[in-house]
Amino acid sequence: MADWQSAFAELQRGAEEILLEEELIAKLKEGKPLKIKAGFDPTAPDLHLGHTVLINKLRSFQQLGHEVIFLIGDFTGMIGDPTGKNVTRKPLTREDVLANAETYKEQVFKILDPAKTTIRFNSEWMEGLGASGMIKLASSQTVARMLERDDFKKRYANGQPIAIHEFLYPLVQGWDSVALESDVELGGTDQRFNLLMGRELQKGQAQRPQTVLMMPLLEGLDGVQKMSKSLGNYIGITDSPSDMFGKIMSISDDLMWRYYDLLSFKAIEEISLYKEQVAGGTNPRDIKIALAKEIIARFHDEAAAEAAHYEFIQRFQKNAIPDEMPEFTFEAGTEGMAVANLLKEAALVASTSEAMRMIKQGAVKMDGEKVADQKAIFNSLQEAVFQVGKRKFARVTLS
RNA sequence: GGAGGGGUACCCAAGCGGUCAACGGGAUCAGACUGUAAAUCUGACGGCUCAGCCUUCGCAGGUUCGAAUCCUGCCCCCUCCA
Repeated sequence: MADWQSAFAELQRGAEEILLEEELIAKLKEGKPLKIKAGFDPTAPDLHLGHTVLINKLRSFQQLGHEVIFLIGDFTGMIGDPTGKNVTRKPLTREDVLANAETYKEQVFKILDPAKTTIRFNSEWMEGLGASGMIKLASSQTVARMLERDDFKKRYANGQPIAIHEFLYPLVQGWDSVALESDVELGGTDQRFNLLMGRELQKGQAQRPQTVLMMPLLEGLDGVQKMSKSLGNYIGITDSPSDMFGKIMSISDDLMWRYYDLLSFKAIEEISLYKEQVAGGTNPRDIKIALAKEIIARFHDEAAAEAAHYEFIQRFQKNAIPDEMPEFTFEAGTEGMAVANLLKEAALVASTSEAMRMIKQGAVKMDGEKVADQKAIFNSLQEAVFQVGKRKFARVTLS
C-alpha cells in the first residue's frame, strides 16, 4: 500500500469535493484496505464516458489496494432517483436486472480489475428489511431534513409535486452504506444529499461514517450540458473506434482539457506538459488525437486506436474516400433513377426534400464530382460512389 | 368533487380569422474558412413524382369564401382549493 500522501494526492485528483478530507487522510493513514462503495442504477446498462469518471476513480482506489464494491441498485431502481422529471419508471424484472448487471460487468471491467471488484445488489438486504423496517428507517429522518435536498426544496417552493416514495430513495441509498459498512462512497456532485444520508444513518447505527467523495459531472460533446444518452451528446464506451475518434475530435479545444482531467490515466505532470506545449504553439489537434487514442485503446485496443487515427486522416485531412462504405444495388427502368431518390434510398439523407436541399447547397458528390442539378438522373447499369457532406458515403449500383 | 392554466414542427417558444409550412432561440445538417467532425461566418431545416403539389398547429366535428387562430364535444398535462 502506497504512502498516504501520494495516495491522497491521487484520490484527490479531479474530485470536486471530499467530505471530509481530514477524515479520508486519517483512514488512509491506518494503512488498511478500505471499503469503497459506489452505486449504479440497473436501468441504464449502456455506459458512456460520463459514467466512467466515477469508475476511473474507483480504479484509483483499487490500484491503491482498497476494496471496491460495485453496488447495483436493483432495489432502488424500483424507486428511481428523483430527478424532478416526473418520469414514471417501469419496474424491472429480475431477469432485466441480471441481464443489465452482466452488461455492466462487461463494460466496467475494461476499467476495473474483476478479480478485485466485489459486486453486490442492494435487494440483498432491502428485501429482508420489510415494511416495518422501512417505517423504522423512515422514522429516523424528518421531512424538514428531506426538504433540504436541493431538488426537493426547489420543487416544494415551486409548488411542484413530490411523491412520498421519492423520499425513500435517499434513505435506501444511505441504508446501503450501513449494510456494507462502507468507509468511502463515491458519487456525482448531484448525489451530495444521498451520499450524506449514508453518513447520517451510519452514525445512527454507531458506525464510523463514510467519507464522501464527489466527482464532477462530465460535460457532453456540446461542452455545456452533462453527458447523457437522452441528450445525444455522449460517447458510449461501446461506440466503434472510428465513432469514438470522431466524437473526441469534435469536442472543443477547451473541453479537451476537461476530458484530460477526468478521463485520462496520464499523470498530472504529463497533462501540464501538454498545456505548455499548446501554449507554445503546438496544434491542439494533436493533443486531442492523443486523447482519442488513449480512450479507444482502453475500450478497444491499440490497433483499433491506430486504425481509427489512420482512417480519420484519410477521410478528413486528405479528403479521401473511405475503403469501406455501405453498398446498395437498386433496380431501375431504362430511364434510370433520380439522384435525389437514390440518396434517400441509400439512407444518405432522410427524405427526398432533404436530398434536394443538399444538392442545392452543393453538398452532393458523385464519384468526387459535384452534382449541381437537382433533377440529375443516374443512368442504369452504372456504379458510383455518392457522397453527402463530408462524412456520408455509399456505393450504389443501378441494375 | 370544485376553480384556473395549458397542449404549435426534434426541443423551447411566438402567433390568436386571411400576406402561415407558421416569428425567434436551441439542436441538427450543409457551405466557406481553418489548425480538426475546434472556433467563426453564411445558409438550410414538414413531405413529394419539387419553378408545382400534398399534409401539419392534442383529437373529432362545426361556423366561414377562408381557421393554428372563432364555436361544440372529447382526450391528455399542470397548479390551487376540498
